[in-house]
Amino acid sequence: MPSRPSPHQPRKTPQQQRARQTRQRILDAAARVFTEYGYAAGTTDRIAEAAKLSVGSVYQYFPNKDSILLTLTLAHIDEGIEAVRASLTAVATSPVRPEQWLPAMVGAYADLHSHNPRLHKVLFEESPRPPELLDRFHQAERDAADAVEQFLRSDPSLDLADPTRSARVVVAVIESLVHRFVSQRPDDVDSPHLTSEIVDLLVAYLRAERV
Amino acid sequence: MPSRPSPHQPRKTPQQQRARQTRQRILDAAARVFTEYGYAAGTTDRIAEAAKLSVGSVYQYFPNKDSILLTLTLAHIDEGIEAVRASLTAVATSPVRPEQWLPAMVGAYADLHSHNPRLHKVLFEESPRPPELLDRFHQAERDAADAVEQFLRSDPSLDLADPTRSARVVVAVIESLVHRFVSQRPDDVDSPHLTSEIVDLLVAYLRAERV
DNA sequence: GTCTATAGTCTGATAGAC
DNA sequence: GTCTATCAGACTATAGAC
Repeated sequence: MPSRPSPHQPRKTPQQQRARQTRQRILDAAARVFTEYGYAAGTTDRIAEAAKLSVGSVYQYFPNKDSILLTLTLAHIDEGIEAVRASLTAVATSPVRPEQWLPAMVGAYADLHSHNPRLHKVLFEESPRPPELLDRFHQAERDAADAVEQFLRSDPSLDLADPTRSARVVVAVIESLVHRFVSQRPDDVDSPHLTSEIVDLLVAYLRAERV
Repeated sequence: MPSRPSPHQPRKTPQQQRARQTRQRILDAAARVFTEYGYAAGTTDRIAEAAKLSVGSVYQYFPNKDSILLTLTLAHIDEGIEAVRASLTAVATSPVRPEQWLPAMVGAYADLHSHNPRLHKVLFEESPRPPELLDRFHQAERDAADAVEQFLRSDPSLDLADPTRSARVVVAVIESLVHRFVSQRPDDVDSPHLTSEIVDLLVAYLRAERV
């Protein structure tokens, strides 16, 4: 026996077409509102207004404000996973030296952040990050680290004591430094300086380590 | 003509002694409440209760909830500045090779985060970070970078193209990686692994760079 | 005079009736 | 889908305590 459905969630998915569009309209509106007002002042009323809906209707598509935020954030993460995967696949056939795949990876990651740095900042810094989000995030990082590890292991010119650990460090550094850069100079994210500095740092690390 | 003073803010500072104590009592209570409940559920009512005061009294000492949070956070930052300064001063007389001052600096910074990781997480991740806070934070980082730059310049065995930039990278990496570690494994912050991994990374960077 | 406690007001998230 | 009601929590005004 199914448990009582939560209020406002339609039992069956209705007109798929229209509903999907409305849902997307809410998400787009929320992205604009959060970008402009930030998290706290990005009220559900404003989101509803921007989506040309009433508050109640918004709550028909999302159980609460944070779930809108979460959806937006998860979409960003998925985009990131995809972008990094694509960038690595593109160089996968060429030689596997870090000097070659690192710029692609770092560049892809930086690109991703250059689109709407302000929204990104709101999403990842100003807003609360529920455990569910952190989990997904960490999962994404683990996936990235696995991919990196493959590259590390396949390069005979490297002699790493612990490729698994090195891969995690590589991902952590890219993640941290790109994010930090975004939050401090939003206008300048795709500067080649950023990319090359990170690449230099990591190449030095990978080539030097003999533990 | 002075503008109307905001309500509840005493015009002149009163009995310094008692007032200072009360203020501190509120801060201590807030630290406990935020640690236990997080930012959102760390309500002013709970803080007042934990401080054995009424809400109104709390608002006599702080204009709003966020200013309590801000005070707490700034105190943390000041502690950090001091700890790092102390750690660097301690090694300042010995040779200036990064292999020597980096462990001290990274260790001091990691230590700082091992005291109350949960509170730290609430303060720096879960809570809103007003521009004022970010400014202070960046100032602190600049100071640290200046100190690091001195070390870099005074070591003849290094041949850096741009010591200023390298110093910034060093500080950014330490900051980012320690923070990331705190948020992911709060129980394990002062693990020597963390410190040595960061030191290895940075030493490699500093010794390899020839731009 | 200087604080404190109590009892509000106000805003924004969420629920429920149409 | 809309509109209105409810609730929580930040903040405020004020009467009285020390």
